[in-house]
Amino acid sequence: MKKSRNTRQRAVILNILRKSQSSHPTADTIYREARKSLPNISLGTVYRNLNFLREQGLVREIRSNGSTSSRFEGENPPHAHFHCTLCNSVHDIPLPESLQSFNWEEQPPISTINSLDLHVLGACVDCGAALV
Amino acid sequence: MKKSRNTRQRAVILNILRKSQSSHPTADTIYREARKSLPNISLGTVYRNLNFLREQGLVREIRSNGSTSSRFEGENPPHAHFHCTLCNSVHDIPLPESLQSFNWEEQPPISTINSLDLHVLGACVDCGAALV
DNA sequence: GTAATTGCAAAAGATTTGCCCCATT
DNA sequence: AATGGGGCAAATCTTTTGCAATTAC
Repeated sequence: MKKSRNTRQRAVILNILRKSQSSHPTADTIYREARKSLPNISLGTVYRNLNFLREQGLVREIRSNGSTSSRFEGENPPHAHFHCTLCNSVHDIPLPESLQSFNWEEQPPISTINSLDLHVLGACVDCGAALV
Repeated sequence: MKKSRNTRQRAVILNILRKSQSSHPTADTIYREARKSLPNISLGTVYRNLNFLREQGLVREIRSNGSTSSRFEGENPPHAHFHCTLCNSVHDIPLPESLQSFNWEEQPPISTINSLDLHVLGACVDCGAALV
């Protein structure tokens, strides 16, 4: 494990993500939130820390059709993401059990797998109702 | 359906994607390929047409952890994507049947779904072998 | 004291857009 | 002839990076 320091900036960012139950904030949203307690924090620092925390496995990056910029979340049990393409919200949904027990390694050309990202795009109940 | 013209540029781009069985090119790769037959085509035109073709449902955009820029593919049967994080290649793999028959609509807060994007990240057989 | 980390600003990379001209219909 | 679409370049947006100053250890 490479040497690292426990800075206030890093702690604040991790904390924001730990509290963000399912808001899946972008780097910029995290930046604006962090500024409330650290008015001088820079966007570059936010990005650097997000990358650091991702490498440590403490936060997860979510890049997908459905939004232009990356979103982030604190590490929590495996789950999938549902993106409402009408209101641009992102929700955690259970990862179907069948996917976790699936034998990926026998699927050519896969050798080993690190992660599964499942994104479901559609309309959420609120937006679906509003369409009627 | 909104009015549109059948330009040489648009045809070339669609053709590149139809032929690209599983190379999943980026906009820039498509641009360089298109220049072989249309030396004056611009990158802006490539992007405009990719967006147009995507809206028409003729091509699919692939945005995911695993690559910084969007990749594209011609429309073909539902499948998932496997990204080798070592050589940055992307391969089509079958979409597990269990996902297609899954009853998403009863999973709150989903109302209706449009698409499923499944990305499996890991090492491909070639890279896995090279690690030994 | 040393080196990791910050803030700032500039740079880089990806994608979009305004404008004027050209080509498809 | 009408106007959708193209080329070019500038603009925008997201993310990264170089550097000098700061701070955790």
